[in-house]
Amino acid sequence: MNNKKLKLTDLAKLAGVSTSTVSRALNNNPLIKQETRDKLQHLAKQHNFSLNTAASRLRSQKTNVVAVIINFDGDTEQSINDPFLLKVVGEINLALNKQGLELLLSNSFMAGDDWANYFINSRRADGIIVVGQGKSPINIEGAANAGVPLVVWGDPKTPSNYPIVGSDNFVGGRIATEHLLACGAKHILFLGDPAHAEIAERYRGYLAALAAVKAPPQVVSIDITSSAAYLGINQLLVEKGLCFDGIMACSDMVALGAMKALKERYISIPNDVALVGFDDIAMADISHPSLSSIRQNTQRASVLLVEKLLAQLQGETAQSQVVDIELINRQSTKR
Amino acid sequence: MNNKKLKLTDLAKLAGVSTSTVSRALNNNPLIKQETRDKLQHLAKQHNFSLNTAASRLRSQKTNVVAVIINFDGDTEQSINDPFLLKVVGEINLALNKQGLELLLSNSFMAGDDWANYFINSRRADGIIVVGQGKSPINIEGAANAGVPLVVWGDPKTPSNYPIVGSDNFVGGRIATEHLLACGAKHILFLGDPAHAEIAERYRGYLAALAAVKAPPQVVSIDITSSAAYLGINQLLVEKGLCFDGIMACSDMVALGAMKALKERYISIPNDVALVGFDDIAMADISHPSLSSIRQNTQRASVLLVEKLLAQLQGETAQSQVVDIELINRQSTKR
DNA sequence: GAACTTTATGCAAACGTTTGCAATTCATTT
DNA sequence: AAATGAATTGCAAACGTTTGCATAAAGTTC
Repeated sequence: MNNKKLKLTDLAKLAGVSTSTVSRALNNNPLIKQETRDKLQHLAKQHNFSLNTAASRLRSQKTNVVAVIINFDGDTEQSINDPFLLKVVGEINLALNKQGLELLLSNSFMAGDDWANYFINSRRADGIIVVGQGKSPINIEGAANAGVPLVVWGDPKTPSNYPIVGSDNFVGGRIATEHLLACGAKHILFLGDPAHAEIAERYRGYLAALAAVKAPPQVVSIDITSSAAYLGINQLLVEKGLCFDGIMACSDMVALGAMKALKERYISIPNDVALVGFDDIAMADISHPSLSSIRQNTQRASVLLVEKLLAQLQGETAQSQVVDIELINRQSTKR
Repeated sequence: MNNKKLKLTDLAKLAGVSTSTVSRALNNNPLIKQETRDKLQHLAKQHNFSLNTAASRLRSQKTNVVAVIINFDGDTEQSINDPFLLKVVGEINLALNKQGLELLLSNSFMAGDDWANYFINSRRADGIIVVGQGKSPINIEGAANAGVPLVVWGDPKTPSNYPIVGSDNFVGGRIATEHLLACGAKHILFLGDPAHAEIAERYRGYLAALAAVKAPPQVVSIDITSSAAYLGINQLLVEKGLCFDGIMACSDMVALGAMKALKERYISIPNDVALVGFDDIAMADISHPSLSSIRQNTQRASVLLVEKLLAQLQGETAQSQVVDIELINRQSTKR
């Protein structure tokens, strides 16, 4: 940081070559002789040179930036504090970085409704990753129809003209429920909000598992937060008493909220009520009793999301894809 | 999205004015008559126009982007999964958006060591917000010395030539410990890693509170993760038995890990051991027993961080600032 | 009504890269 | 030795804004 910001021209003068050569050398363009490339790259490093990305983006029409939109529903309390969504963002960040892409973090407040315009036409980013389908796909569809490179974390089985990557929620819901049945549970509650695409699939899996053994379903529809779960279970217990012996929760946070309500009433987990969550967040392992859960492979999903976005950036098309899930068996279902 | 991307020139032609007028009108420049401004802004909206930010940034030398760096220590497991750090990022995002700034999410892997170069010289961002001081301030100091607009979430009492915003960790540690003493605890453990700046302050507060009543301190130094806490407490119990009746944990995650170890051994919380955490993450309220904690006002801190960054962007200087904390009294300390 | 402000708009030159094409050098073939 | 082709490098025109300065129009003062 001696005096002035170096530009490509300055570097060229220093090396006695043209700016085009320097530009190509720094971009590792094979047009330039390897020897020259090495020399110039070394010179750049030595002088602590860095490209002006604004100029580069203007000229090349590429930003190497991906916008990540956390797509909350307006009317839910599921928020920026949701550990699972944030974990997904973290993994996406890593996956993007590995491809040399940067992450512009955004939310619906900033981006408004016309994502194509705000991010792509304005050259803020080359593509969009949406985390969460929300209840209404209108913004996503709008962007996709405008031809924006776009991928979504959500339920891959949702019909769409854009690729969705996500877990096999149906199977997740089914094996979670089967696991509860195997633990001897007869009356298994579904705790969550089937209005969400992903949760709807988990619910379908739950129903399928119950139907196979002709067990009765019972759904407690709540906002997908731990406090709503706590209140919901409390209320159910007050009104109907302990009318269930298993809970399939649509997320770990929800499961933990339910767990608190049960523990406060000295209902034993897993003896009186067995409990399975979804997501396998860090707290699942730390809670006491530890919480059985369906682990979503966020790392693999993030890599896939980025791959599919990259494919679209190169003009190819990409399909929705299901990522395998896994039951993590812990104390909350040990009998 | 009928055919081609509109540029400022096109819009000017459409309106029968010069591009300079359109540019100024869209930027709400008072040089332009209000009436003209309204007309042009309306026209822009109608035609779904959006500025090319690359061109704009190149010409104006401003990006309206702030880089947020999550500053992990290389050797700790405290990671992108840490709910508290992510909560801070979320709050910063909100605070930035409110000022019309965008958030470029980054980590040390992408940014390398020379932050000034990577973010500022390259015109990726106008300023930097660092979340977490890490154990070594070398990267931060390098950037600050290079004259980069920079603010840090961390311990405000650390001497520095850049503004640090954070909680009053000393007071937090002190009142947490005093609260444990008031609960009747005689042998209070400090659980955490005093090598961290923030935690060191909490530790000092802990020592001060104990010194005031001539109680003996005892520190269990662990990596600040829930699993390290679990293992640490387990090991201590195996080796020395229940040699304490209170724990001041350096974070909620750590406290929850410790809680699990205690519960597994049927050590009653709060009767045998009282427990206070730090951060007041969502789980503190949901755990059973619920966890008393020191709440950090992340929202206020985020607003301050952004304000101080903005001040620097306008050439002013800004000072470190302490944000008040608050004890949240829950079951883990009720006797 | 001339001289002078004030207000509103336009002209044209940047900002710092990338890239198609032309030009040069060098090695290879006839 | 000339001709051809391949490998390197340079020239100069973009990319789409913003902004200092000049100009034009309108309002004010004497």
